[in-house]
Amino acid sequence: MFEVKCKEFNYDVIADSGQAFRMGADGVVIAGDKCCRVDGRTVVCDDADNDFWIHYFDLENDYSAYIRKIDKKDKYLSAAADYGRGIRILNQDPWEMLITFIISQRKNIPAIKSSVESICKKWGTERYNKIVNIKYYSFPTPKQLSKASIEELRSCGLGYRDEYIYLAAQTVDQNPDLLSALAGKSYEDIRDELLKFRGVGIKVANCVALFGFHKIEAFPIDVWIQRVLDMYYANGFPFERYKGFAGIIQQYIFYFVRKNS
DNA sequence: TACCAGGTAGCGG
DNA sequence: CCGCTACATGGT
Repeated sequence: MFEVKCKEFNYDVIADSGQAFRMGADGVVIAGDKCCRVDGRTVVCDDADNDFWIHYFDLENDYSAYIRKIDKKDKYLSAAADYGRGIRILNQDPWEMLITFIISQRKNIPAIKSSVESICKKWGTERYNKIVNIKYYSFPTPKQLSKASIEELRSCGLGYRDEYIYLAAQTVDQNPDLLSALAGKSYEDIRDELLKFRGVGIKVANCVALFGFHKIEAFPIDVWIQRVLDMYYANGFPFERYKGFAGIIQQYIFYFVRKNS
Protein backbone atom coordinates (compact mmCIF):
# COMPACT_ATOMS: atom_id res chain seq x y z
CA MET A 1 0.00 0.00 0.00
CA PHE A 2 1.18 3.51 -0.76
CA GLU A 3 -0.03 7.03 -1.44
CA VAL A 4 0.19 8.63 -4.87
CA LYS A 5 2.18 11.84 -4.52
CA CYS A 6 1.82 13.36 -8.00
CA LYS A 7 -0.81 15.91 -8.69
CA GLU A 8 -1.85 14.62 -12.12
CA PHE A 9 -3.50 11.37 -11.10
CA ASN A 10 -7.18 10.54 -11.47
CA TYR A 11 -8.06 6.87 -11.33
CA ASP A 12 -11.54 7.19 -12.82
CA VAL A 13 -10.22 9.06 -15.84
CA ILE A 14 -7.41 6.57 -16.44
CA ALA A 15 -9.75 3.61 -16.03
CA ASP A 16 -12.15 5.08 -18.57
CA SER A 17 -9.54 6.19 -21.11
CA GLY A 18 -9.52 3.01 -23.18
CA GLN A 19 -5.91 1.96 -22.62
CA ALA A 20 -6.52 -0.83 -20.10
CA PHE A 21 -9.44 -3.22 -20.12
CA ARG A 22 -9.14 -4.65 -16.62
CA MET A 23 -9.58 -1.52 -14.53
CA GLY A 24 -12.95 -1.53 -12.81
CA ALA A 25 -15.19 1.32 -11.74
CA ASP A 26 -14.75 -0.18 -8.26
CA GLY A 27 -11.03 0.69 -8.29
CA VAL A 28 -9.83 -2.88 -8.80
CA VAL A 29 -7.01 -3.21 -11.30
CA ILE A 30 -5.74 -6.51 -12.67
CA ALA A 31 -2.49 -6.46 -14.63
CA GLY A 32 -0.74 -9.65 -15.64
CA ASP A 33 -0.87 -11.83 -12.53
CA LYS A 34 -1.14 -8.95 -10.06
CA CYS A 35 -3.99 -6.90 -8.65
CA CYS A 36 -4.53 -3.80 -6.57
CA ARG A 37 -7.35 -1.51 -5.49
CA VAL A 38 -7.19 2.24 -5.93
CA ASP A 39 -9.16 4.42 -3.55
CA GLY A 40 -8.60 8.07 -4.33
CA ARG A 41 -4.83 8.44 -4.01
CA THR A 42 -4.33 5.26 -2.02
CA VAL A 43 -3.11 2.17 -3.85
CA VAL A 44 -3.90 -0.92 -1.82
CA CYS A 45 -1.64 -3.82 -2.78
CA ASP A 46 0.97 -6.22 -1.45
CA ASP A 47 3.88 -4.12 -0.22
CA ALA A 48 6.19 -6.30 -2.27
CA ASP A 49 4.40 -4.95 -5.37
CA ASN A 50 4.67 -1.24 -4.54
CA ASP A 51 7.39 -0.63 -7.12
CA PHE A 52 5.46 -2.57 -9.74
CA TRP A 53 2.40 -0.34 -9.36
CA ILE A 54 4.42 2.86 -9.15
CA HIS A 55 5.84 1.98 -12.54
CA TYR A 56 2.51 0.70 -13.84
CA PHE A 57 0.83 4.05 -13.17
CA ASP A 58 3.90 5.85 -14.56
CA LEU A 59 4.23 7.81 -11.34
CA GLU A 60 7.88 8.62 -12.05
CA ASN A 61 6.89 11.04 -14.80
CA ASP A 62 5.60 14.59 -14.50
CA TYR A 63 2.52 15.10 -16.65
CA SER A 64 2.09 18.77 -15.83
CA ALA A 65 5.18 19.39 -17.95
CA TYR A 66 3.38 17.94 -20.98
CA ILE A 67 0.24 19.94 -20.28
CA ARG A 68 2.25 23.16 -20.16
CA LYS A 69 3.50 22.51 -23.68
CA ILE A 70 -0.01 22.51 -25.11
CA ASP A 71 -0.72 25.47 -27.37
CA LYS A 72 -3.12 27.72 -25.45
CA LYS A 73 -4.49 29.06 -28.71
CA ASP A 74 -5.59 25.53 -29.57
CA LYS A 75 -8.98 25.66 -27.89
CA TYR A 76 -9.95 22.09 -28.68
CA LEU A 77 -6.77 20.57 -27.31
CA SER A 78 -6.75 22.84 -24.28
CA ALA A 79 -10.30 21.77 -23.47
CA ALA A 80 -9.40 18.10 -23.98
CA ALA A 81 -6.38 18.30 -21.68
CA ASP A 82 -8.42 20.10 -19.06
CA TYR A 83 -11.20 17.54 -19.27
CA GLY A 84 -8.78 14.62 -19.05
CA ARG A 85 -6.79 15.97 -16.13
CA GLY A 86 -5.18 13.10 -14.29
CA ILE A 87 -4.70 10.82 -17.28
CA ARG A 88 -1.47 8.88 -17.40
CA ILE A 89 -0.07 6.50 -20.00
CA LEU A 90 0.22 3.23 -18.11
CA ASN A 91 3.20 0.89 -18.35
CA GLN A 92 1.43 -2.31 -19.27
CA ASP A 93 2.71 -5.71 -20.33
CA PRO A 94 3.55 -5.92 -24.07
CA TRP A 95 2.08 -9.40 -24.45
CA GLU A 96 -1.15 -8.41 -22.77
CA MET A 97 -1.34 -5.29 -24.94
CA LEU A 98 -0.71 -7.28 -28.11
CA ILE A 99 -3.56 -9.67 -27.39
CA THR A 100 -6.06 -7.15 -26.05
CA PHE A 101 -5.53 -4.66 -28.85
CA ILE A 102 -5.83 -7.33 -31.52
CA ILE A 103 -9.17 -8.09 -29.88
CA SER A 104 -10.08 -4.39 -29.82
CA GLN A 105 -10.45 -3.94 -33.57
CA ARG A 106 -14.04 -3.24 -34.65
CA LYS A 107 -15.34 -3.73 -31.10
CA ASN A 108 -16.67 -1.27 -28.58
CA ILE A 109 -14.96 -1.07 -25.21
CA PRO A 110 -17.56 -3.07 -23.21
CA ALA A 111 -17.29 -5.85 -25.79
CA ILE A 112 -13.49 -5.81 -25.59
CA LYS A 113 -13.61 -6.09 -21.80
CA SER A 114 -16.03 -8.99 -22.05
CA SER A 115 -13.80 -10.96 -24.44
CA VAL A 116 -10.68 -10.25 -22.38
CA GLU A 117 -12.37 -11.49 -19.20
CA SER A 118 -13.50 -14.66 -20.98
CA ILE A 119 -9.95 -15.38 -22.08
CA CYS A 120 -8.59 -14.79 -18.59
CA LYS A 121 -11.22 -17.01 -17.03
CA LYS A 122 -10.54 -19.84 -19.49
CA TRP A 123 -6.75 -19.80 -19.67
CA GLY A 124 -5.51 -17.59 -16.85
CA THR A 125 -4.76 -18.75 -13.32
CA GLU A 126 -7.27 -18.31 -10.54
CA ARG A 127 -5.81 -16.26 -7.72
CA TYR A 128 -6.78 -14.74 -4.41
CA ASN A 129 -5.20 -11.61 -2.96
CA LYS A 130 -5.87 -11.21 0.73
CA ILE A 131 -4.72 -7.58 0.94
CA VAL A 132 -7.12 -6.50 -1.81
CA ASN A 133 -9.50 -9.26 -0.75
CA ILE A 134 -10.58 -10.39 -4.20
CA LYS A 135 -10.55 -13.52 -6.29
CA TYR A 136 -9.46 -12.95 -9.88
CA TYR A 137 -7.95 -14.55 -12.96
CA SER A 138 -4.48 -13.61 -14.15
CA PHE A 139 -3.97 -12.71 -17.78
CA PRO A 140 -2.89 -15.94 -19.53
CA THR A 141 0.80 -16.29 -20.33
CA PRO A 142 1.80 -17.10 -23.92
CA LYS A 143 2.22 -20.71 -22.84
CA GLN A 144 -1.23 -20.84 -21.29
CA LEU A 145 -2.93 -19.20 -24.26
CA SER A 146 -1.04 -21.37 -26.74
CA LYS A 147 -3.08 -24.31 -25.44
CA ALA A 148 -6.29 -22.75 -26.80
CA SER A 149 -7.78 -24.00 -30.05
CA ILE A 150 -9.29 -21.64 -32.59
CA GLU A 151 -12.75 -23.00 -31.77
CA GLU A 152 -12.29 -22.41 -28.05
CA LEU A 153 -11.03 -18.91 -28.74
CA ARG A 154 -14.06 -18.13 -30.86
CA SER A 155 -16.33 -19.07 -27.97
CA CYS A 156 -14.92 -15.99 -26.20
CA GLY A 157 -16.74 -13.75 -28.64
CA LEU A 158 -13.66 -13.04 -30.75
CA GLY A 159 -15.35 -13.49 -34.10
CA TYR A 160 -12.92 -13.45 -37.02
CA ARG A 161 -10.09 -12.40 -34.67
CA ASP A 162 -9.82 -15.95 -33.32
CA GLU A 163 -7.17 -16.85 -35.88
CA TYR A 164 -5.17 -13.71 -35.12
CA ILE A 165 -5.08 -14.54 -31.41
CA TYR A 166 -4.26 -18.16 -32.10
CA LEU A 167 -1.31 -17.27 -34.34
CA ALA A 168 0.00 -14.61 -31.96
CA ALA A 169 -0.09 -17.06 -29.06
CA GLN A 170 1.73 -19.72 -31.07
CA THR A 171 4.33 -17.25 -32.29
CA VAL A 172 5.14 -15.75 -28.89
CA ASP A 173 5.07 -19.12 -27.14
CA GLN A 174 7.61 -20.44 -29.63
CA ASN A 175 9.72 -17.26 -29.45
CA PRO A 176 9.57 -16.40 -25.75
CA ASP A 177 12.06 -13.53 -25.98
CA LEU A 178 10.52 -11.91 -29.07
CA LEU A 179 8.66 -9.20 -27.17
CA SER A 180 11.15 -8.66 -24.35
CA ALA A 181 13.89 -8.19 -26.94
CA LEU A 182 11.96 -5.22 -28.34
CA ALA A 183 11.82 -3.37 -25.02
CA GLY A 184 15.00 -1.37 -25.57
CA LYS A 185 14.49 -0.67 -29.25
CA SER A 186 13.26 2.41 -31.06
CA TYR A 187 9.63 3.21 -31.74
CA GLU A 188 10.08 2.49 -35.44
CA ASP A 189 11.73 -0.89 -34.81
CA ILE A 190 9.01 -1.89 -32.35
CA ARG A 191 6.21 -0.78 -34.66
CA ASP A 192 7.67 -2.61 -37.65
CA GLU A 193 8.18 -5.81 -35.67
CA LEU A 194 4.60 -5.70 -34.35
CA LEU A 195 3.26 -5.20 -37.88
CA LYS A 196 4.52 -8.69 -38.74
CA PHE A 197 1.78 -10.22 -36.58
CA ARG A 198 -1.29 -11.18 -38.53
CA GLY A 199 -4.18 -8.98 -37.46
CA VAL A 200 -1.86 -6.16 -36.38
CA GLY A 201 -2.07 -3.08 -38.58
CA ILE A 202 -0.76 0.41 -37.98
CA LYS A 203 -3.35 1.36 -35.38
CA VAL A 204 -2.93 -1.72 -33.17
CA ALA A 205 0.86 -1.55 -33.57
CA ASN A 206 0.79 2.03 -32.31
CA CYS A 207 -1.40 1.11 -29.34
CA VAL A 208 0.97 -1.71 -28.34
CA ALA A 209 3.98 0.57 -28.81
CA LEU A 210 2.33 3.28 -26.70
CA PHE A 211 0.71 1.26 -23.92
CA GLY A 212 2.98 -1.80 -23.87
CA PHE A 213 6.40 -0.32 -24.66
CA HIS A 214 5.73 3.22 -23.43
CA LYS A 215 6.77 4.76 -26.72
CA ILE A 216 4.93 8.02 -26.07
CA GLU A 217 5.70 9.33 -29.52
CA ALA A 218 3.28 6.72 -30.94
CA PHE A 219 0.01 8.31 -32.08
CA PRO A 220 -2.71 5.69 -32.69
CA ILE A 221 -5.41 6.91 -35.06
CA ASP A 222 -8.73 5.13 -34.58
CA VAL A 223 -12.19 6.16 -35.77
CA TRP A 224 -12.59 8.67 -32.92
CA ILE A 225 -9.23 10.37 -33.37
CA GLN A 226 -9.78 10.45 -37.14
CA ARG A 227 -13.09 12.24 -36.61
CA VAL A 228 -11.33 14.92 -34.56
CA LEU A 229 -8.54 15.29 -37.09
CA ASP A 230 -11.14 15.75 -39.84
CA MET A 231 -13.37 18.13 -37.89
CA TYR A 232 -10.93 20.30 -35.95
CA TYR A 233 -7.61 19.91 -37.75
CA ALA A 234 -8.59 19.93 -41.41
CA ASN A 235 -5.44 21.90 -42.17
CA GLY A 236 -3.22 19.39 -40.41
CA PHE A 237 -2.56 18.41 -36.80
CA PRO A 238 0.51 20.11 -35.26
CA PHE A 239 2.54 16.91 -34.90
CA GLU A 240 5.79 18.86 -35.01
CA ARG A 241 4.90 20.81 -31.88
CA TYR A 242 4.16 17.62 -29.93
CA LYS A 243 6.97 15.58 -31.40
CA GLY A 244 8.20 12.97 -28.94
CA PHE A 245 5.08 12.84 -26.79
CA ALA A 246 2.16 12.99 -29.24
CA GLY A 247 0.80 9.77 -27.72
CA ILE A 248 -0.03 11.59 -24.49
CA ILE A 249 -1.78 14.33 -26.46
CA GLN A 250 -3.65 11.63 -28.34
CA GLN A 251 -4.89 10.14 -25.07
CA TYR A 252 -6.40 13.44 -23.93
CA ILE A 253 -8.16 13.79 -27.27
CA PHE A 254 -9.44 10.22 -27.24
CA TYR A 255 -10.91 10.51 -23.76
CA PHE A 256 -12.44 13.90 -24.54
CA VAL A 257 -14.07 13.00 -27.85
CA ARG A 258 -15.38 9.67 -26.64
CA LYS A 259 -16.95 11.10 -23.48
CA ASN A 260 -18.54 14.01 -25.34
CA SER A 261 -20.13 12.23 -28.28
C1' DT B 1 -33.81 -3.21 -34.79
C1' DA B 2 -30.51 -1.44 -37.33
C1' DC B 3 -26.18 0.57 -36.69
C1' DC B 4 -21.63 0.78 -34.95
C1' DA B 5 -17.36 -0.50 -32.57
C1' DG B 6 -9.82 2.20 -30.15
C1' DG B 7 -9.21 -2.11 -37.96
C1' DT B 8 -7.05 -5.33 -41.03
C1' DA B 9 -6.22 -8.12 -45.14
C1' DG B 10 -6.90 -8.77 -49.73
C1' DC B 11 -8.19 -7.10 -53.80
C1' DG B 12 -8.47 -4.04 -58.08
C1' DG B 13 -7.12 0.11 -60.21
C1' DC C 1 0.00 4.42 -54.03
C1' DC C 2 -4.90 4.87 -53.35
C1' DG C 3 -10.01 3.22 -52.53
C1' DC C 4 -13.12 -0.46 -51.68
C1' DT C 5 -15.05 -4.56 -49.22
C1' DA C 6 -15.61 -8.66 -46.19
C1' DC C 7 -15.13 -9.82 -41.84
C1' DA C 8 -18.04 -12.22 -36.64
C1' DT C 9 -19.97 -10.62 -32.76
C1' DG C 10 -22.02 -8.04 -29.13
C1' DG C 11 -23.48 -3.39 -27.12
C1' DT C 12 -26.72 0.29 -27.38
